[in-house]
Amino acid sequence: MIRVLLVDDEELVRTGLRMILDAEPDITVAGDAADGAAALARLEELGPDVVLMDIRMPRMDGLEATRRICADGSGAKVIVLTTFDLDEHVYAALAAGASGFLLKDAPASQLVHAIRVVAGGEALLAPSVTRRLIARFTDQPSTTRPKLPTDLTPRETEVLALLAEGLSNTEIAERLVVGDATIKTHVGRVLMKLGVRDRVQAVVIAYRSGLVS
Amino acid sequence: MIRVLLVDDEELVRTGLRMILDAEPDITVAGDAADGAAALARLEELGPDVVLMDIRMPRMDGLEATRRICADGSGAKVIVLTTFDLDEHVYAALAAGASGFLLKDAPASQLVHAIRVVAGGEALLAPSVTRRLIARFTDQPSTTRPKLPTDLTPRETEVLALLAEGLSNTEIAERLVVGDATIKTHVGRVLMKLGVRDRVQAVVIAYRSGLVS
DNA sequence: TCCGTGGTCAACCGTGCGGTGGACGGGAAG
DNA sequence: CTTCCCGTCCACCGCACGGTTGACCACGGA
Repeated sequence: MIRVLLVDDEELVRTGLRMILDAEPDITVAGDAADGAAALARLEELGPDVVLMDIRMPRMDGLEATRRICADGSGAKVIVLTTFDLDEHVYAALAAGASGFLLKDAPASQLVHAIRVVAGGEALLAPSVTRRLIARFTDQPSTTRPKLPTDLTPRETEVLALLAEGLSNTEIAERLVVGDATIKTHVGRVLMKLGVRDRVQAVVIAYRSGLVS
Repeated sequence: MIRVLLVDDEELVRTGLRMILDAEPDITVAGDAADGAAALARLEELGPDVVLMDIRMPRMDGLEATRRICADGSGAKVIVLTTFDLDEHVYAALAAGASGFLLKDAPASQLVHAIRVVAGGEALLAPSVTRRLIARFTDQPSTTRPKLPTDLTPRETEVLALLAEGLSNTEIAERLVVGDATIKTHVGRVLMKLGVRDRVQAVVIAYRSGLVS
């Protein structure tokens, strides 16, 4: 039996959710709360497996409440429910520790499925949210990337990586067991190939391109 | 009507998927292929909306095929199907441009649901994959961070940010409309407070701490 | 009121860095 | 075999950078 805590400031929403969930044989609504502070207060008492959390609420909003619930050791999982899937809400919710993110216009079947999945320790996001998360995941390497030129030789790439560790020419020379004149040559070629003025700008490119992180 | 292309080296799997999908009224299997190269060859001819792609295949594997399909302008969406949800597979598939990632033991209902979602331009991952993606998304800002000391004054932080853009002292001075002696002072204090030797190492900390990205 | 802090500026000096131009050897491609 | 690329190394020069010391002013709290 999956115990659920409903958190939403609108009475009507709580009632609707309760009707949907109580119709399921393996789900029971353990209780509800009208804001984040009340949710935290009822958490220990009720010991729910899953918390359905609205974001916009008076007193303490859903994000702060989510943060606290995930921080304490209760093990309760949080699904954030919201009307609009604004970017900042999504990222903030995930950063706060939410295991799920659904829109309020999601079909009931999706909601109960999400509750079962989350109770099982996995995570589930609304499809549009998933798309955005993937975009962010793959964009970081693609859009941000100033496309580090591949005509860097292996040795030059190696030197660039050490450059990006903050090492001086002599330190790099010691690390690679060569003379420091050699490193000066490599660094010079790296700067030329990257089209930058000094080692600082080379390091910037190294980080932005994902060569190091 | 959603047109699907099946790509899997095992005849039995293709047949099974075809039976599942043809039973749906709004989905039709446009064709199939036994490896990545064959899939690419049939892509233009068939013009599918969604490609169901296995990873392990002879000749050209599913990841490389996914990369190429997503790179050309056909607009076909790719769902990667695999038996094991190894980390490297997941990230590689998403990086290659896949819109979905499902395990082969997923129920048929989840598969057809995923096809409809992906055909609609959204994305859908297996729950366990979603959990991992979120973990990676939220871990990166927490573990990597060397905690940039907060005793930097606002102005010093501003200078550090410009340092991390690769600007020289004089350029920063022009940008902030102050003398370059001032910037030298600020830079010096930043180096001291960060406990580093030169501006390069300061930039490294700026990136690793997330002050810039 | 006084003092601490943050921001601004100055002069000096040593040095690591970047630019230029060259040299040598080895391996791969032609 | 010759050519080209890569990695290694050298010398010279100019300069931006980093370290040091000291100074002034505005603001806000003790």
